[in-house]
Amino acid sequence: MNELEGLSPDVAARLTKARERVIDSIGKNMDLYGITQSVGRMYGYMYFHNGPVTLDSLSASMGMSKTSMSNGVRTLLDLKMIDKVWSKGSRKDQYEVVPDWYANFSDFFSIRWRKAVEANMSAMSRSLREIRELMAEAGAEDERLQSLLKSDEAKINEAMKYYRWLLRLIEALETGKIFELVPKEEE
Amino acid sequence: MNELEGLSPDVAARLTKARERVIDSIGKNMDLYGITQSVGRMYGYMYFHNGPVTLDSLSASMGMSKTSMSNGVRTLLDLKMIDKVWSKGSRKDQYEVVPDWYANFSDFFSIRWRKAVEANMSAMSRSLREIRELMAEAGAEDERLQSLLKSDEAKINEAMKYYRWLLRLIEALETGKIFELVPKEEE
DNA sequence: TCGTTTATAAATTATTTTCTGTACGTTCTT
DNA sequence: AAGAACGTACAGAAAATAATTTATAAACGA
Repeated sequence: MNELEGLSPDVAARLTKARERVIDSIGKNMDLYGITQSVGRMYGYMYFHNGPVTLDSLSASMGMSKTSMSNGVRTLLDLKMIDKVWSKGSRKDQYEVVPDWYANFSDFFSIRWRKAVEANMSAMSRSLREIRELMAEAGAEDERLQSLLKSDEAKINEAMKYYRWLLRLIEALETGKIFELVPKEEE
Repeated sequence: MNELEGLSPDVAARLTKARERVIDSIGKNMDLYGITQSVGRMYGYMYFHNGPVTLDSLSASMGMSKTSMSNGVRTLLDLKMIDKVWSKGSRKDQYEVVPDWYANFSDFFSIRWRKAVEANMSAMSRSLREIRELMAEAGAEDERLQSLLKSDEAKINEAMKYYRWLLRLIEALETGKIFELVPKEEE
């Protein structure tokens, strides 16, 4: 809060309160990104801080241990929501937010969804193959088994179709094609 | 597993294994929907089960308490991933999956995202108003304060722009307009 | 090279979430 | 009306997750 130094106490308090409200809300809703509330608040704090922050300054303003800050910073780095920046003269690592929320959004969901889709498609492909083997081995005379297999096959095919759609959606996010359908605002 | 009754043990085992692989994968990846792995497995089981299931049958096949099944069923109902169906002759409640995964997807993310966006926009609007009050009160002579307020204002405006974009994306999901950009496969 | 400062790893503690067993209210059957 | 079957609320046990403290490693300056 160094930058509020020297303001009238009333003004400083009111600005802090205004910021705090937003930081709090961001913190609460960051669970969309699978992030803990305290890491979310940390991000909110960094968002409003002008210029990069250090682990120590984070620790001080969050009232939490430096180790926790170290962990939190790592998760935000992994999500590409913040960057480590180099700053002359300081031995401490410095961090600041990546302000492109559109990219944050796309990156996060692309990665998560893709991971899930790929895992499920892989399992389903494997099982589909086995089910078809069973169909071939069984022969047409075993009607009950054949219809059972047929129904499983159909379910998997249906799911695969959906996953292929989701992959296309992910691609639209990754390539930015999504902005053709849902454009950003004009400047 | 009643429906596998009467099959050769070898065939039954192989089919079970094929299903189990998929159920397992679904269960593991259901955390995208904020769902516990065991509830995810429950869903997977229901997905492959032909016809509706009861709490008792779920309990038996999952090897978990009936209370857990009751809770799990409720969360899946809330997410509209399963429906309670009526079935003549049985006093037990019966459930089956809603097979429209596109709708599941849209519903879930629309609701989640909308909730977060609305909360954050509301907090930001309030704070933006207060910041503008401060700007007006301060007068132009206090340059340092004005530039501080200006920078906060800009950050909030930037965020709001992003949220309006996200709202439009949510709308595209809700109305199905998303399928214009990313169409489902032809039949 | 040695002492300092910074960042992270490992172990511990605290908190939250998930699961189970019991108990209770409701609905159906007789 | 009594008894049985069913679903769920509740409280506590078990498991998983988050945060802290302590200890170690890496980077830097003298």
